[in-house]
Amino acid sequence: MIDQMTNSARTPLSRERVLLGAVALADTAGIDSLSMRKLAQDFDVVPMALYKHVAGKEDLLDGMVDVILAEIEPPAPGATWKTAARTRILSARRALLRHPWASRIIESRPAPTPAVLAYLNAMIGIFRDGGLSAGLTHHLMHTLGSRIYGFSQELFNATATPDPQALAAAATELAAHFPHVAELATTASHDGHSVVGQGCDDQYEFEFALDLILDAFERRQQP
Amino acid sequence: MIDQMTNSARTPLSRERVLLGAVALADTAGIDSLSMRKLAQDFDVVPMALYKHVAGKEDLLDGMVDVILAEIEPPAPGATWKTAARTRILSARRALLRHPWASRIIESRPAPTPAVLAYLNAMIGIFRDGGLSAGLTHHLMHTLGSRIYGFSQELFNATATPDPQALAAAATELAAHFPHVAELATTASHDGHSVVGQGCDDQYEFEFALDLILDAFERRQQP
DNA sequence: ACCTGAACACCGTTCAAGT
DNA sequence: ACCTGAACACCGTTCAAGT
Repeated sequence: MIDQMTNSARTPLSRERVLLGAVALADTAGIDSLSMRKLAQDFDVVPMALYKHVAGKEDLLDGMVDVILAEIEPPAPGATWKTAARTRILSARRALLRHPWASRIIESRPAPTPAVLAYLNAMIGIFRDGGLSAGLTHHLMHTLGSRIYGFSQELFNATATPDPQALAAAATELAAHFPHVAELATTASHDGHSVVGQGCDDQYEFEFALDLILDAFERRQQP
Repeated sequence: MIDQMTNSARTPLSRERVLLGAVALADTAGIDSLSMRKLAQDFDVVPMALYKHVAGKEDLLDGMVDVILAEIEPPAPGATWKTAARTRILSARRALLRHPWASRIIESRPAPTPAVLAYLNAMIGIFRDGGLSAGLTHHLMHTLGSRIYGFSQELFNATATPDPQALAAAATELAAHFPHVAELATTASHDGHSVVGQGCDDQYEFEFALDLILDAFERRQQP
């Protein structure tokens, strides 16, 4: 606490420090707790001081997305387009899992930043250099959707329900009214756990869908 | 205007009227303009009056999602699982296109409402009744992702840029720094228009990906 | 019992006043 | 030239006071 205060008093603010501070605040306190005012408080400055380094809240969010993108490892050289893309997308996924709020922010941005364009450009380049036509690459990008950024739409967002009794009650309720949902929730576990909403190995499912898509396009590449 | 006033003064508020009013407000003024205070103003009541019919803002948003789901046509009986799912998903897409804000709200909900569960249950039911195993159905649901609700993650959100001069400048800029992105933007048009960010027929792309996924699972069904 | 105004605890951002 | 406090125009929601 005191370290933070002296530290922030010593080194002057910069865009990078502001952005990293915002990412850290979102990581620890949650994205809903991220406000210009609270962020300023973290740096022991008045809210207006942030506007020297960041145009506003929107610019701050854009910058935070860029921080996340920077965590994605560059594509491995010398690999086939398929493994190059797969490796990079799984690296993006690891970055995203470190910052659970990031997918929501990426989705909400109204316009791509240069860093986002550079990332997409590199991803498209992998496919084009691998010999896929521009048209097929376009289809592939659309089919991958948010998977390009390392996530896919969650059918229900993860709700932490650690109370086993409430969980059991919810399972009974589910089975009574939505039997198909209940069946899927219980049969789908890959790790033995079969509890509602958690009996599903998201990583496995992500890779399953990713490979299915990449395989399908590989097949279409050479008819 | 006066009609609205007398109308709202006559008929008492109800949950349904509040939800439909919220959907209408989001449709016309945009989702960012939707606030409890503005919605109350539309009904010529004090903000607190809404809390009689809606638990709060979160409950309001949940209710709005339910309104959208209710617009999706029920599955056609007697069809194969593939066409039944395809038809229903494309109906969901039409509902979503009527309310451009809806995909963002659907994504943001922390927990599924009973109506959401019922929708997913019906969708799963189509696959299970069609003979797909529970495991394969689970994979399919994950692969479809947000497509189940009629949308897919936009790589860049649609930004209206009607100024053709600025558009041309942006295209040159894009080509210089992000050649792969520029190529895709220009070659991908299916309707002749080849302008940055708009040269892409989203409906075509949606159906392409949807069919690719459904075809792949049909192939896996009978090995 | 029902409704409601004022108030609370927040926002992002502007802007003029201070140094 | 730089920084900053107060202020503006909003939020969602609480709560006690009025009818």
